[in-house]
Amino acid sequence: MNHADAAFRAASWRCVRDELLRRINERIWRPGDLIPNEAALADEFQCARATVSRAVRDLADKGLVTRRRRAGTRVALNPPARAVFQIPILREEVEAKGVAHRHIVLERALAAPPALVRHRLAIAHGAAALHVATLHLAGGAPYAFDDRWIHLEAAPEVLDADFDRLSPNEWLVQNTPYTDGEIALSAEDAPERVATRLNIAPKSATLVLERATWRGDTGVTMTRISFPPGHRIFTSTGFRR
Amino acid sequence: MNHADAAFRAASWRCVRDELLRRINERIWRPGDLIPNEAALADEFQCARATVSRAVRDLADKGLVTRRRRAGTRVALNPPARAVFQIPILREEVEAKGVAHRHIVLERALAAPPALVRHRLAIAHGAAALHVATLHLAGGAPYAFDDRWIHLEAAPEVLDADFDRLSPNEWLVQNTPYTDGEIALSAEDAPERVATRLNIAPKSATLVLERATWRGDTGVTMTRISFPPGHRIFTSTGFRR
DNA sequence: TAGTGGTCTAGACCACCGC
DNA sequence: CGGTGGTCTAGACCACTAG
Repeated sequence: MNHADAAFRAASWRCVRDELLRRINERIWRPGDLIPNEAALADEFQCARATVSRAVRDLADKGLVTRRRRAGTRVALNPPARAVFQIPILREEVEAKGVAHRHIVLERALAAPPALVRHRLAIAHGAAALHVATLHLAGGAPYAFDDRWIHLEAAPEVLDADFDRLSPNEWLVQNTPYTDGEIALSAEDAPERVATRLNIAPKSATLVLERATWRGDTGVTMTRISFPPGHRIFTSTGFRR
Repeated sequence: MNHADAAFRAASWRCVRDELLRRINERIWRPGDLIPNEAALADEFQCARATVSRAVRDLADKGLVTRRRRAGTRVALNPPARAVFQIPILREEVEAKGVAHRHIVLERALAAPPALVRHRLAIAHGAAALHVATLHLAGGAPYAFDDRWIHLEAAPEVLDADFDRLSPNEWLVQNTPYTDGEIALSAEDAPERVATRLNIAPKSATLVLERATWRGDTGVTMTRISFPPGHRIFTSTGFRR
């Protein structure tokens, strides 16, 4: 007897979730309130506890409720606004706008990385790393400037990589798996070197996306991608629902 | 007979997931490869299909594999880098650094919002909205400048709100539920007005976080938060695992 | 220690959609 | 058509922890 009510049968756990969500949004359950336990909800909705569990877990994953064993489930006090940004391959980002993408490798050299890079990527002291600077163009106009260090120990094959077809970014994503990553965003006055590449006035406000990836404990790559003034990064989806 | 092997018993679905993850990271299953179906994996791991399902679903949620009904599950070609940023309450962000937070409401007035705001928040033509400018201080130094419009129809009580204790940001989060939101990040040369507030040189590069929230189809608030040069926004967690 | 969420199981039906 | 993932169920045991 899996359905006492056709409305719930057709719906599944999403239906339960949406109803719980409604009660939260309409303040029927106010922030801080304890909501009924899974067994009670399962009883109310005439479904298995696993179904309720999945619904509530979904809300918990979104940060709308907090759960603790024994203590029960409460409506979150300050529903955290999580923003999920897609960090796309630049080529795909540009082409998604219907504009032709092209990249130019401006620099490519083995060199000793700066101390900061060396430490974060766990590169041995004195060891060389690959430094690559790439300009990405959208319809002929500068779109982003990618300044990157690659740890040879993590990606030795990169020495033979052909960056004509695949940009360093793409090559790494496709050839070097990573297990961890970190991203930081900031605004910076464009230094001369970057301003020249992006063809903007020196000291213009650029959006800088710094990204580092690791495979286990070994750093793979660190990059700074600078976008010209006016560039925006959007949340891929609404950050709550 | 729920456990043929103690190693899996102790672990649960995370254990299965981690093993699948290992095979992906170590290129045992390469990008584009079809992985065994749920029944086969359940058989291999000596567990219920639901357990495998949960493990694989977790990877799918992270974008590491793609699933389609009849077609099976494949290792993703371009594992998308999703970056999850916490967009915290400024007070909490500052206090988390161990610094005292204070805010000052610099402007507070009813006015006709600019067309762009009016349209996005679905404010009736000619209707007034509440405009509030707030400066947030960390240890006495300017930390962020919040320039905000609030839709009165969505939050009429805001007229009586006391912004001395709670900043407009906090007040809204605690008093006005929303169902959708959008965030954009960009870099901008600080206009005179913002530069003065933040006590920085005009045209310095500021990081601008624009945020809009809706409750159903009705806009609630739109805000532009400007951070002085040097400010960084980090991913809250590694963006893959 | 008792009640909560967390997880697992075995089995079932269904929706989708490549073949 | 048939195989895949998606979901649900009823029941069970366990881990955690508030009271």
